[in-house]
Amino acid sequence: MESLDLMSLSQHPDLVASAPPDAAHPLDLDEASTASLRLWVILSRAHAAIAAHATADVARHGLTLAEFGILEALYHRGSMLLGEVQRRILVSSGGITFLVDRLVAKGLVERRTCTEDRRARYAALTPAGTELVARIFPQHAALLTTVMEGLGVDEQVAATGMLRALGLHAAAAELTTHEP
Amino acid sequence: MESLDLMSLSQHPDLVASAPPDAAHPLDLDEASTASLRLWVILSRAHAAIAAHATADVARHGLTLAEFGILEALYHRGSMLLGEVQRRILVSSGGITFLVDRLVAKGLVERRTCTEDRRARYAALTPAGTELVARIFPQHAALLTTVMEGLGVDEQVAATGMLRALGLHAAAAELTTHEP
DNA sequence: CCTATATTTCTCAGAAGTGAGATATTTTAA
DNA sequence: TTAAAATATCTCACTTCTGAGAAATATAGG
Repeated sequence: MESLDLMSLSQHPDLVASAPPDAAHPLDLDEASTASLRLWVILSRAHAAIAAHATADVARHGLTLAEFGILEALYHRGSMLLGEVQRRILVSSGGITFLVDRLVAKGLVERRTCTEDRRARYAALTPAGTELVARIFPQHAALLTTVMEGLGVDEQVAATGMLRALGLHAAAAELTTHEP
Repeated sequence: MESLDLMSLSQHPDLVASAPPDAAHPLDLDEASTASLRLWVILSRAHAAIAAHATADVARHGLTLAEFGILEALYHRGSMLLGEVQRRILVSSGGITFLVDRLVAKGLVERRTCTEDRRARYAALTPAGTELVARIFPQHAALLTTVMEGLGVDEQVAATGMLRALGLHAAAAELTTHEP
């Protein structure tokens, strides 16, 4: 008498036609897509790991990274129109109002009217804001320099060049993505 | 009669001792810090530009990037414990519960009990979730491949290697930063 | 001059996720 | 065995920010 062959039976096409929903689906992509997806994942993780340090550092002074970005921009470039700051730190229009409101409430920033364009307003550091940035920026720069020591200076410069090309291409494609 | 020299007067040390708070402060850093800060800024901008594309793409299907990350992980690796998913997509403990709740509500994911550890739960794709990922992942991969074309494949591989070293160092330093 | 369009900031409802603590279970060590 | 510590998930109040639309002003074309 022929024994039941359970192994073969369980692999009969009719019985495995629909794979169980929790099975792993192997990733099968061409070389270019594999390199792109891998770069995207590693870039995201590197960004998150570094951002965690930067966030924790500025949080010691009661600031978010976005707030610190505004203070640093105003310190190193002087007072700027809100729209300029917004584009520089990559935040929404509502976001820049909210962030500057908070910095004003903390006494670090003040709004100033713009005489050439009465819709627009400048953001400028108060003396307290200037003093805060002067005090904490060097520490923050030193921390980031340490965090970035996974690469030597030459490699950092090379990586910066590549990421600039990557970012410029991605930003340029920002609008051409949506075909009609 | 000697005229008042307003220019010289306005530059007298006593009068310029405290610079106006909206003046630009030149950035004076050593080579290593300059390279580190520049890399951090360019890395952030590249990440933001690429993330904008990825976010817009998955939003067409009513998903956030974090939700898509969960679906993609479950699709390519099979069902996983919530804690595994959490570490993989870099979200808080509250966040993973919230995200999986939402995917369950959409009928894309289901929770399953873990018999070996009754505290833990698996997340697994439902048939609808499996079908959705099978349908949209190839499009998403193709979009990212296009967005990443600012670098050739060889450069992407080189950049990935550098970012991996950068991310690993930053992640390893995650705990040693806070000295007692 | 007038109208239409664009630009700049602000308002506000709500999306998205955080993080501290609660609960249930497991592991470790006495 | 039992108590203490660790782990996995969940709860919920709260923070941060987004995006659509409003209001004010500016600019361009007839």
